[in-house]
Amino acid sequence: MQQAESYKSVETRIQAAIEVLRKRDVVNIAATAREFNLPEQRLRARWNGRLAKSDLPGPNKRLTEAQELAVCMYLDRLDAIGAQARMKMVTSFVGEHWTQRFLDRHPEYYVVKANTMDIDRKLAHDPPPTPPTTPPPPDAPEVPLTIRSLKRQFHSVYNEVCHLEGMTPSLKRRLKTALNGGLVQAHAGAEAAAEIKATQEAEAQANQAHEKHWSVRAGLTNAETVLEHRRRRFAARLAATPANNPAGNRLRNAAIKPACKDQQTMVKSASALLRFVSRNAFGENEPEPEPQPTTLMSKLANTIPRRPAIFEPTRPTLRHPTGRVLIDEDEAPAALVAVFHECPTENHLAVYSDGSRLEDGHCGFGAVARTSATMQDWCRTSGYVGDNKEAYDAELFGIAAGLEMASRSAHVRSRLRQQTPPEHAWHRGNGYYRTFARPKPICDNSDGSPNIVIT
DNA sequence: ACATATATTGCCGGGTCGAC
DNA sequence: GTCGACCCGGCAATATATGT
Repeated sequence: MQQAESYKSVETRIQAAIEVLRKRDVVNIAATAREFNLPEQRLRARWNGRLAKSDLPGPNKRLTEAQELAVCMYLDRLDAIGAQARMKMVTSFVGEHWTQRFLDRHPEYYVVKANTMDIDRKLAHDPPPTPPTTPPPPDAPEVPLTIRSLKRQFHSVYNEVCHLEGMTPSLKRRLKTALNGGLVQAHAGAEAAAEIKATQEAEAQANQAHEKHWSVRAGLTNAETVLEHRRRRFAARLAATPANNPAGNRLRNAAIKPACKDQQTMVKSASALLRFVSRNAFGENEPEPEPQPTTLMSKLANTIPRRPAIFEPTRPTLRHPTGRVLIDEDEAPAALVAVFHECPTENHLAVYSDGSRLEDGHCGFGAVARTSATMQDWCRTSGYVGDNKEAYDAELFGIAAGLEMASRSAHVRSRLRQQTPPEHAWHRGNGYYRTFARPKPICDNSDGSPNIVIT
């Protein structure tokens, strides 16, 4: 019984036959197939460019060729700016085993072990929980709270012990030395405790003043913060004002007035109040800032749970953007957009943003946008969002600030006017937002609406 | 490691065209 | 008319990627 020839050996003869055909002036495939004992149709198909099974790219690929190219370009770009992609970034989007198989297909990419994160930086992101205060055990001896009571008890003990039978002068001296030493130590400890308490109080006062200063300089995005400042000031001034003082009566009348009807009014009135305080109470003489509208930033601040935000614009110094936002006005596939974004056209708006939490606990962000695709014309913004936010929030603030900044650019508005206005485009667009820490799809793009790729 | 999905190859039968 | 080269449609086999 004749055994079926292996696919590999036939493939070897096909390669040899094709080599022979290439060298001949007159191509006769049927004759060559007979010569090499090959199926004529198969040799003809291979001669016309059909791939062998072993050379197939694979029929069931998760990403298209363009999408996989976009991944490669993204990795190259990260490498070019000195950043590193993490396995989890890719697996969360594509699949558990896809990344490893991607690395097998592309030996130019490989995994290296990252350096250990500095402990201070880690703690800045994840502050350790406050250790629970353990109450003293119920059978613990009662400790005298003051130096005076301690001294009294020492004298009482010494007098009682001195009258005991068999007490020697030597033992009396040693006992007195021990008791006096204990008193000295207790006194020193009490002084140190008082000093620590005074220092903590001074720091708390300084922080409170710093927080006020931020609010005054920044303009405000959240009414709750302003109202809290306002309540504190009213309470302090009312307490310091005599009951029959006309100014005190005016303050009391103001305090019992109903609250502002809507948040925008509250922001305006509170901002006006703080400007007044800035000029009169703190002796500052700053020019009046532009009235702060209810912006995307303030809306964003209100959507993020936890304490209210304090937003302080800063002078941006970012030169090399580390993230990007792409708004595609065309109804192109996301894959094409992802490949395309490296060179946005006049119909695209690219916003590069980044947010981070600093070691001192404060969160900040930066964003730049190219107002013209053809000219090197950039606008930029940055700011702090207070110490009550996470790095993730700062990323979002960076994106929002970048989009808002771009929407105010006359150049951007004019060149995108024929398309969808940007403030509408990014509200109805689809997108993914990334950070190194938390890549997450925020909606699918099955309805064919424009894409926002935020990476 | 195994099961599944799927695009492509490999093969077969049949048809067309040109040279002899 | 015969023969060889080439082409086409349909079906089974298969290699690869992916999911479990």
